[in-house]
Amino acid sequence: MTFLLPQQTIFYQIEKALKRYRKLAQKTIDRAGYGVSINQVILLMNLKERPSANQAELAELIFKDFASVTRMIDLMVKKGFVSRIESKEDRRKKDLILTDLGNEMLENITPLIQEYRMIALDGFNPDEINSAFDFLKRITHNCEESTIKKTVES
Amino acid sequence: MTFLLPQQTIFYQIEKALKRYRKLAQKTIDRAGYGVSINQVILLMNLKERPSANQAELAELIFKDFASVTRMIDLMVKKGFVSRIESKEDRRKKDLILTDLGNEMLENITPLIQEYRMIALDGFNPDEINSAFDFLKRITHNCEESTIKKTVES
DNA sequence: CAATTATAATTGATATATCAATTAAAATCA
DNA sequence: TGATTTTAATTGATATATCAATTATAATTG
Repeated sequence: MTFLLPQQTIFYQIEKALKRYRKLAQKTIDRAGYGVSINQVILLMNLKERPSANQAELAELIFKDFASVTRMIDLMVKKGFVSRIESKEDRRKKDLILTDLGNEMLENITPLIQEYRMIALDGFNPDEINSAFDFLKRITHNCEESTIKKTVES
Repeated sequence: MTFLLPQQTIFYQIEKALKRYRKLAQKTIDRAGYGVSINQVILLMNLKERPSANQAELAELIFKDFASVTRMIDLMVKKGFVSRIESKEDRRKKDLILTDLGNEMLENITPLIQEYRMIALDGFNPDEINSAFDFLKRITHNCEESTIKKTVES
């Protein structure tokens, strides 16, 4: 069996697509002038949808590490998009509250997100996107530890 | 038009698949005990294929930033996998030489890379992989700046 | 040839990712 | 109830990503 150089594999192509997409996304939202990262915006969009979510839940929603979420929120608190208040029911938890500035920022950036998503998916039909979803979900599943044990044992 | 939360989009699924894959990859090569990252190994594999490549060429090959490559090489020099020598023809350039330890490490890690690639792609046939390649290349292309201008103008 | 421009690599600053360790509070349970 | 375990969040350490600025050298060109 021949060994493929990493950049000949599908994984490399996945990485490449994602990097280009992220760059486009960041460049597009930079136009709004709030000085936020895509990841920060995504975090706040999720918070807006689920105002009662704590940091652990948010981390799971956006598929990021707890530590990363803590630091992303630190930055957004400094920038005034969100405030972090000790929860009354459980003093280990923090309630996260979108500020007016945070809401305004989301309102202004949402159409820009629509814009770059449409650019990235230009020319694709729903079937193609669904197939890609399926493909990626299968890879995700294959890479899970529980799956691997079964594969190896069988 | 309804606005999808980020995690309902294909881009999020791409990110998720990639993260899981990276975690599997890192965990697998950790077994070899060299204390290297996947990215470092990938860089050295490319160097082995193209021994005369300078850092800029390597950066392009592995689709990373110059600055990242400089720092990755710093680390690998410290670990003794590669040595960095000023080029005789052009003193701005650095020649990168794989050490014996670097070669040994690659030899030992290559089968592990085969292993996790096979796990990640378990159950896929070549057609499916080709379709995915095609899909990802089209996204990559759509997100390029040159493409975007044309899309917007048309 | 001297001045300007381009190139290769490094460095700085900042954001994010990941893992481990820590802290504080809540929940469990013996 | 007091000791132990679990949970939520933070913090530390290190790797990587990205952009801008810098340094040293080479190439160009007026």
